[in-house]
Amino acid sequence: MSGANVHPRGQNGADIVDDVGTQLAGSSQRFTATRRAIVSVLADADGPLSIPEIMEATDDLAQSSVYRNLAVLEQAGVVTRVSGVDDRVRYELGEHLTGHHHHLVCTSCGAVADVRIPDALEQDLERVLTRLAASAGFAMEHHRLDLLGRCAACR
Amino acid sequence: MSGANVHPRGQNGADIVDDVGTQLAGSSQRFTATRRAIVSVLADADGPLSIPEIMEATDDLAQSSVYRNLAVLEQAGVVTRVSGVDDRVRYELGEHLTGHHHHLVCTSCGAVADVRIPDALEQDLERVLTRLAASAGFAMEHHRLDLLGRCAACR
DNA sequence: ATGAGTGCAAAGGCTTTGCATTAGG
DNA sequence: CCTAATGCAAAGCCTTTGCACTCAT
Repeated sequence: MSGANVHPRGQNGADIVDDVGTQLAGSSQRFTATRRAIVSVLADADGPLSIPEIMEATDDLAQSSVYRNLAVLEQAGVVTRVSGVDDRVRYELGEHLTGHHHHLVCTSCGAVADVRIPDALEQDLERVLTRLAASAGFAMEHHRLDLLGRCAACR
Repeated sequence: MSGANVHPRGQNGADIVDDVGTQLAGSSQRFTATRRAIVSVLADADGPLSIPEIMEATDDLAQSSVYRNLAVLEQAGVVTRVSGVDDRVRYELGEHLTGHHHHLVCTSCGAVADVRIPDALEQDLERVLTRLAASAGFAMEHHRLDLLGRCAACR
């Protein structure tokens, strides 16, 4: 939530916004004020945000612009869709910007927070999953691991 | 997809349907033909099904009945909502009926198939996640692990 | 018998689309 | 300049709800 939120790759919100500008330029997409605002809000969040949350945090953006820009940003690989426990769609910055992580999902209020697991386990996991996928004829691209339960606020 | 699909707890579709009958009775919910049909379809599937898939497989059920019954079954703990990569909601039988498992999610066609990981890894995972959750003030209830990639049909 | 379940159709809510206007490169 | 992006409002689509009828216990 804080503007000083530090990401594991060592980038702060401003750095991330710069990176995205470069990335969008590469996809021949413009980096408009609206996109900047959305990225900036996501960069400052400590977990994926729902569209209402994004709209509230950006203020004065047409809904359609938010939807359209999230689609563009997703297409360009800047943001990723995340599913929680409610059917509400959430978005976060791509892991190339924030680093690989997982989620704490509250089954009571639906909030989602980022969490990282120890490297050793992450590597075990990746190794086993890769084998598993191969034996199922499945071309794994990545994995998704969520902890479901009650957040500190809902306990 | 096959009616002879065998579940890890060693129950076949028919056994599961019986169990659900008992479970529903315990929740003072009737076990109607519609509910039987839905449970039976889910028991025979090899992964979570979307609502269109359920309707197609049951045939001749009103949409509203499917929605309402899935809600009842979810409430009673018989079925669980699963999220794939599309925003389409999917349902599967609860793990007390099917055993603990994870999902192969195809990023191309959206299909979801069940998969199990080795016990050893599962236990490591559970142990680490429990500690992790505790240190984040989060009361973990369970975890969710998906492999995302391209299924055999979409490679 | 009697309250829950069902089907049909209408209402709801989130998401997408069309179109004229504005602004980025 | 010239095309893409924006805002507003209308249209779509999946899901939920209301209501009269039927069925399970």
